[in-house]
Amino acid sequence: MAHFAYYSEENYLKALYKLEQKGTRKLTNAALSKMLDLNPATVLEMVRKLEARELVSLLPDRSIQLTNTGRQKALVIIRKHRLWEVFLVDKLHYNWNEVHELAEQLEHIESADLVDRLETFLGFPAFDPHGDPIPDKEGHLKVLQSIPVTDCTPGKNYLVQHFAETSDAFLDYLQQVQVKPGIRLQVNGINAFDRSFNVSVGKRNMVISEKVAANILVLPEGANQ
Amino acid sequence: MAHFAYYSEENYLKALYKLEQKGTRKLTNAALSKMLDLNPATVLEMVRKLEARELVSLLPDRSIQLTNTGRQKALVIIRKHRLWEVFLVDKLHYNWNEVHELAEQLEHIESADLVDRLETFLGFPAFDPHGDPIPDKEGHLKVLQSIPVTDCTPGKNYLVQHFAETSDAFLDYLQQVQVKPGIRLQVNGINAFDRSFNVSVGKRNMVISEKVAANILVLPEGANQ
DNA sequence: ATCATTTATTTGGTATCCCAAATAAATGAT
DNA sequence: ATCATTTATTTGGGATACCAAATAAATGAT
Repeated sequence: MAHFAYYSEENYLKALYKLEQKGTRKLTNAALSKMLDLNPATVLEMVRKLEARELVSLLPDRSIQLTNTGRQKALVIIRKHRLWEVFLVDKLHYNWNEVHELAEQLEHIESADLVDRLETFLGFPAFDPHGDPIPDKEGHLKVLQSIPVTDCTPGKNYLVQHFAETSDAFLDYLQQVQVKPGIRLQVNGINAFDRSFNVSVGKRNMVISEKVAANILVLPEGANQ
Repeated sequence: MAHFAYYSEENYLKALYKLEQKGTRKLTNAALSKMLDLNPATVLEMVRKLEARELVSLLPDRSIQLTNTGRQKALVIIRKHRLWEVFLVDKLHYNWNEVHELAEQLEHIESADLVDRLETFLGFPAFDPHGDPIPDKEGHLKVLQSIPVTDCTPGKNYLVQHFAETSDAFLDYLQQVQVKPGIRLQVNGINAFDRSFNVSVGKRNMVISEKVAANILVLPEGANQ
């Protein structure tokens, strides 16, 4: 365990990914320096190291491009960051706006499976407290075609995929009514009065509030993946 | 937020504290080098920095001594380490022997209150999964005179201090029966047949198993702290 | 007290990651 | 196209934290 675990590398990759996502077509040294609040000389030096590690490519027009490996590494860090944020908010009751700095530190903890266990412990949240999606184990941010139960077509079969809300209260509720990822769900009807939903979950029929329905995300059964 | 948060300093202080606890009377450069598995030259250099920071004193006989500040800092780190270990074992279901390396990383997360929140979340465990006591918020490792309920004198009043076991199952049980730190407890009698305990907790009477009794640690009411 | 061994210290390096200031190259506005 | 501005790059440093090898000092065994 090298005393120094490329803490910086991870920050550079994350920043590059964020710039990429923001739609910046040409990732420049200047943009990266500004984002990381570092001297351009520092950034250039580091970017060259990243190139040697095959995490970025330096194109002929001197723009910086994440390689697939680099992008995947970035996504793994973002996964860690977001899962830790969920932990801080849901379990340690931080406010969603207080957790960023802490997650910045926690995301660098290196372990083969700590974050996977954390994910299980948290109930496989799909989104972090800011509503950003959490990449999966392999670092894929599949833009899942999951929809809230509120958008389901009555009579059609769905599979519960994940949950938009991950508070203790909601997770307790879900456990109580035995709703968890993978279970079959069908909307039978909506009560016009309070907009509550009559649903079949597994083999049981139950009524859930609109709020609950909005936070259960499902996938049409048979959808690819 | 300096990019580098004296990660090493904390390791040195912790190592010195451990040597101190082991009863080593003279903390030498050699002993510290061996414990940290670092070159003596490195250690000497670092120890001098620690002296400049007033965390250790270098005595005339060249032995190294933690200052009060240094010792307290060490205890704060040990507190963090042990609380994270409890988290990893109780919540993420690691085996007690798998958590050390991870806790070595997590203990360096710096935050004014993260670990205090973690402590609350974990139910104020008194010991880490290895059975070592967890220092309090101020870094005091008060050798508390708390005793298990199994050692209580029947009829005498006690206050629940903390718990030896911190598994989910046990904590769930405690919450169910509303036993938490600070509540008054009295042993009314012991059932000879199964060694279960008749106790008063707060205003209620209940029966707890010997196993539960052994894991509830109490302080005689009125004991000085 | 002497000699060998152990411990402490000095010296000259290394790696990571950062900076300021100078220079070179590219870009953009007229 | 020219000049000013913005970028990129080079150069020379700095801090932290580590090492190996040489030297000095202390310790211990006889």
